Amino acid sequence: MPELPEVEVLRRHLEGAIRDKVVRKVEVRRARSLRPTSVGTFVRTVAGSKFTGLSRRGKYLLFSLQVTATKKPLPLLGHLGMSGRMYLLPKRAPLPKHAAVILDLGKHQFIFEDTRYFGRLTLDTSPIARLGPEPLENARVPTDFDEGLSRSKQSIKMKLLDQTLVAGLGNIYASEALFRAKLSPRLPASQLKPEQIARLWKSIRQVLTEAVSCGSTVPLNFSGTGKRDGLFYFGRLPEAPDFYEERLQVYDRAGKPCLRCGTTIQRLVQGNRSTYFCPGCQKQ
DNA sequence: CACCATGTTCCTTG
DNA sequence: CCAAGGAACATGGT
Repeated sequence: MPELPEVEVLRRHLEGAIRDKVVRKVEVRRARSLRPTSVGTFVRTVAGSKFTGLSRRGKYLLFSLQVTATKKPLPLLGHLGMSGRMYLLPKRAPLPKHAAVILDLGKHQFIFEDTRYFGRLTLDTSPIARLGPEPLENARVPTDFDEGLSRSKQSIKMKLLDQTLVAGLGNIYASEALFRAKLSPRLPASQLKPEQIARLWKSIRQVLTEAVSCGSTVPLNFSGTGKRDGLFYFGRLPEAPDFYEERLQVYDRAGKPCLRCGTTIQRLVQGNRSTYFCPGCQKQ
C-alpha cells in the first residue's frame, strides 16, 4: 500500500502505538525482507531495544530505536514495497501467511507482512541519502526538481517516478498530479516551461496533501483482521461506496469519462507501467 | 494460460 | 561517468 500518503498515514497510526515499547523478541521468517542485513545481525541488534519515534522520508519509514544498554540510537529503515503492511496484532492471534518479521512488544506483536516480499525492514539506511526533496516540506520548487527535469529527455511521467527529483510519488499519484496540473504524461521533461514546472509542483503537493488528509479521516484497518485491507485508495467504506471513485480522478479509470470534461480517460504504457490521463484536459 | 498490480534495483547498451 | 530501457524480484487476482 505504498506511496507517500499511505506511508504517512501509517506513520501517524503506528507512532503512538509503538512508542516506548521494548522489543522482547525478534522472529524473522523471511531473510530476504532484511536485505542487505543478515538475520543474525538483525536479531542481535534489534532484540532488547526500545522504540522512541517514527518518521518518514519519501516512501520510507524510519523507526528510531534505542539500544537499552548503551542508550545509543538505532535507526531501522522500513519500506512497504508493493504489498507490505505493518501493524500490531494481539499476541496469540494467528499469523498471516506472509508474515516476514515479527517483533514481540509484550501485549502485542509488531507484524511486517509482505505478500510479494518487495519491501524491507533493515538496518541499512543508505537509500535515504539518494532521495530527492520532500514535496510536503517544500512550498517552493526545489532546485533538484527543476534541474532534474531540465536535463532529461524522458517523459515527465517517468521522471516523477524517479525518487531523486521528488520523493514519495508512485504510479497512482504521478498520474493524478499530472492530471491536476493539466500536463500530458508524454511531455519530455526538458520541455516544461517554468510556469508549467511551478504548476506541477503545486499540483503534486495538493494531490498528496489531500490524500493524506483523506486517509487520516478514514477508519483504517491496519490490523489486517477485518474485511477491508487498509489499502485506502481502493478501500470502499460501506457508508460511502463512491468514496474511491471520487478520490482518484484518472488512475485506473480507462474508458470512463473524465470527471472534469467528459472525455474518455485513456491508459498508456510508459516504462512498462500504466499511465492514465485525460486527452481532453492534458493536451500539453 | 494470459495479463495485470501502489516499487526498487541491477544489468546492459549507447 | 551518465541516461535510458528492460528484466528481475514474488505472489495473487481476474
